[in-house]
Amino acid sequence: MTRGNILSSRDDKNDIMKHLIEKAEKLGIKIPHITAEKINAAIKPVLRKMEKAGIRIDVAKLEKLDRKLSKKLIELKKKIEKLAGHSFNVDSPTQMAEVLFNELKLPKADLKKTKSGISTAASELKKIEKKHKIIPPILEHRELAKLISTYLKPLPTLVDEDSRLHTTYGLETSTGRLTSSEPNLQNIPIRGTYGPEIRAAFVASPGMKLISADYSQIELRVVACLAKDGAMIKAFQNNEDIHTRTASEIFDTELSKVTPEQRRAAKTVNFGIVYGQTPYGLSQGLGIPVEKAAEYIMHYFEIHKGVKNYINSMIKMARDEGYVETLFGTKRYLPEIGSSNRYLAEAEERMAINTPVQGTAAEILKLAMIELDRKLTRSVISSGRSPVERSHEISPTSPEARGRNDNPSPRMLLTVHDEIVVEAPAKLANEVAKVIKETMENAVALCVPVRADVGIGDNWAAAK
DNA sequence: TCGTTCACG
DNA sequence: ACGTACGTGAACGAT
Repeated sequence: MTRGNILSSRDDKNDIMKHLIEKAEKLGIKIPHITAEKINAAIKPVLRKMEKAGIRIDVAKLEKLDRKLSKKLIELKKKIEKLAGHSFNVDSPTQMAEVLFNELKLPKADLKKTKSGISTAASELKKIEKKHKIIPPILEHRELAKLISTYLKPLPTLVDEDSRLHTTYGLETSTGRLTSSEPNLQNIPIRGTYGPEIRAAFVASPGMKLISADYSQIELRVVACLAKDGAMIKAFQNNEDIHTRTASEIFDTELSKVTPEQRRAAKTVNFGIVYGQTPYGLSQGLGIPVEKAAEYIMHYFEIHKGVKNYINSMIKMARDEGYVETLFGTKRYLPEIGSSNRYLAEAEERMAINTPVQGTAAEILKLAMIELDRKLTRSVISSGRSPVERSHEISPTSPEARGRNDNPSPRMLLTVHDEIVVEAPAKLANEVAKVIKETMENAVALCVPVRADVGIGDNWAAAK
């Protein structure tokens, strides 16, 4: 699958390790001596265990919410069809566009086009929200239809005899992130009116708690180090709120005088940077003129010369070498970056900027998971007895022991890009939470502190 | 099977 | 003049 066995000899791998260590040292980062390849090999058994464990679902709760939202959905459909003057398939973008732009003659000039016509995406419909009473119910219908068809209806049918839901994790992504499928448990709603209600249906087993731990701004911390950006490094070392700091920079305001509105805008700028966002994209995101957006970005790069330099050097690297790589050596080839097709070339430029950041963050999370699994499996925090003591009885993780709820040990259940969810006996929850936090924060010694926030609760919503 | 839309980080 | 922020997976309609 890779290269011939003869070429990928052990010496060759040592060379890779040497190269990675040297690169990390130049960035002021001390990495564990391990390559991406080995990280992926080591995470596999951990993922298989998590899949097998599954997470308990409060099926009745989902079904109750389904009944409530399905009823609302019917009313919304009626309302939309009444305003349209006839019944039609509200779920069909084609028919929706016909109703809105041909029958009701709503203005379509400012809206994005798709291959098949005018876009009816929520972000586009919001632009004409004030033009007709039909838009708000359409937006609400969209939201509810999504929740019902993707989560509320399917999930209850997928639980096992213990009401547990088992996903499958995959490793084959272009940046090194994990995927989750059948069902995807990495896109369970959290925002909106009903997001928290759906998350609250992911519950701890009796006598147990869920512990959720997520990295705080891991991607921006990675940027600070990969870019060796002095201003960003200082902000993180001083434990400042990075978005407030950016706001004070781009709006030229004292830290204490940054408004919530300014902080929100700065947050968009910070994330946009990691994606290679253009002034146009930022203007869309913030609802401001392109000129203003360009000004913010320019001002940002005046202060963050390291980030500017990082962007340029990743694009150069991809052009010269044909690929970019993460801290632990996951490569992504970008063959079209020199293409005369500007669309393709610019898309790969953004990948060159984003991949090392997103991929390095993913590797850090995987390292933390591997280490945490080791600690949860072998350490005395499993019910406070030594592994030797426990080895003389039924394994605490065996189905027999779990069935009787006998000395269950803490175990990882889920992971969502910068988050780990663990289930632990209620009595051990505080102790386990500390171990998780400590493991995540020390998985790698970046040039800035790494922080993780931990919460404990009876369900996934309450654990955040 | 593809395109559109939208849920998450 | 053009299109415009990265990475995923799932549901639905159109073909």
